[in-house]
Formats: sequence, C-alpha cells, structure tokens
Amino acid sequence: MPELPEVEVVRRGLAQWVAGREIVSAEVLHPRAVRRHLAGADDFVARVKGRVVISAERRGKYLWLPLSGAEEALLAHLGMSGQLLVVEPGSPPDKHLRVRLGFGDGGSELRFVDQRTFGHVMLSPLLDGVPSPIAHIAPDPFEASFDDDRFAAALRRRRTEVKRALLDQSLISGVGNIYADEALWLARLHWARPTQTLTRPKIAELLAAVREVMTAALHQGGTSFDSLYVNVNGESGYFERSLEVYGRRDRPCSRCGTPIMREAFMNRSSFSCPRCQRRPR
DNA sequence: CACGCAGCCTGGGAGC
DNA sequence: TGCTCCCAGGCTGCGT
Repeated sequence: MPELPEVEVVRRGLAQWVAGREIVSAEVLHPRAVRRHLAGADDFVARVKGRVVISAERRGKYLWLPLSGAEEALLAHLGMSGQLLVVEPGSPPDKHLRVRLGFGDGGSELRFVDQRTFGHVMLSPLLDGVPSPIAHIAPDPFEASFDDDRFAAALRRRRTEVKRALLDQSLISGVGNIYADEALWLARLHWARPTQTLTRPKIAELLAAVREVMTAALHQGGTSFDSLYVNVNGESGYFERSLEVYGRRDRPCSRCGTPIMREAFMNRSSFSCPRCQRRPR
C-alpha cells in the first residue's frame, strides 16, 4: 500500500532508470488505467510517443515525469496496488499489466502493473511545475513549501477528528492509513481526538512524528505487506517489521505492553494502544 | 463551504 | 471441494 515513502522509493528508481530516455512506444492494456486521461487511451499513446523524460517528481503519493516539449507530464498514482516496474523488454507479461512504455535506446521498458486498478496514469499540463489535476493537494511534509504554522492553524479550524484530518490530502499530502496510525501512536494521540482541542505544541509533536515514521520507512525502502508493493526494480520493502501498531491487534505495545486494539474507522481499520492513546471523553 | 460517506476494484482468506 | 462473504484503502463525486 504505497504511501509517501514507498512512492519516493519509486520516484528515485524512475529518476535513475528512466530520466533522459525517449519514449517511442506505448500500449494501454486496460482502459481503466487511463480513465483520468479524458481524451482516451489512443490520445494518451499518441501524445506520449517521441517525448523525452526529463526527470521524476513527487508530491505526496502522486508522482510525475515531466516530458520534453510542451509543459506536460506523465502523471501517475499507484492507488493501493500499483507498481511501476523497469524490466527488460520481452520479459514475461505480468498478470495485471495495464500500461507499457518502450524507449528509443531499446533498453529496459517501463510497466504500470496494478491488480486492484485504483491507480491510474495520465498526461497532464504542468502549472508552475505541478500537474493541474493535483493543484488542490497540499504540499507534503518534506517539501520546502510545507508551512508548519499554516498546517497547525488549518488543523485547529477544522471540526473533525485528527486522523480524518491527517488523511485529508488538501491539508497535508502523503499520509495514508498506515503512517497515520504509526504517527498517532508515536505522538500518543487517539485517532478520534477533535482537531480543535489540539494545542500548537501537540500539533508540532504530531508533525514531527509523521516525519519520523516516514523517514524511518524511507531508510528501509518502504513498507510492504503482501508483496503487492514493490519498488521500481521489483524489490519489496521491509519496513513492516518496524511497525508499532498497524496490523498488530492483540500484540503488546512496545512502550507499555498493553495489547494493541483494532477499531473500525471510515470503513477501514485503526490500530492504537488503549493506554498510550487515551480516547477523548 | 465544510464535512462525511458510498462506490470503485480484485484476490486472498475465513466460514460454511 | 466450492460457494459466499469480508477485507484491504486512496480518491472522486455527491449528499447533507
């Protein structure tokens, strides 16, 4: 389940293996993979050919490849199960291969593989260096343009629960269910804590926790649970060994030994320590 | 405008 | 063995 650290691992792989190369062929094997490219699959294929990949960029969980020519980029979101794989041409097709790009040097090809098809790729204009479809997404906490004070003020204005706010990509991008739970545990906050009751120091602590868990994950190459997520070379990350609460129901909290509990939240799961993270009254 | 939630999608696993 | 149901969850679109 790719969140910011996993997407960053993929971005680095793309920067290393794909930047500077000219796309000469493209094939869309499943229309849903390009559903956000409103002009259709044929248009996507026609317009991507002949373009040189300039670099690999990322904001939150989105990543994009600026292309030569017009101010345009190949934008990708991995969804839950998407992978961008750099493989030798002619390698056996993956079961869930959705899009394939070939390069003029005849070397490795880029494949978008996605079992659950929540991910997508598209071509989009760049506005001030950012793809237009993600203009409404807030910077992620590792960008220079992320403003801690502004985030704190926006959070306190909200009338919602702190975990909902963490998952709201218009407030802070890149945080998904796994790292939200991990950061809340580290900051000793219950997921249902009303945002308007958070003090500025507590918000600073929460932001530090978000950055800490993501930095740790990045150092280990991302998180992987069911091998659906792999980096650009097809190698799984190993961060799941370091998770403190996510997926650890009934196992002891490493701080106090209390069994971790799982609660239903937003049609998914929240994991927390009932002692370290006291539910608000 | 702010907030919350259904729906999208597939395969693995549990239960019968 | 084979069927049904549940679960994973980021994001969009829509209702309140």
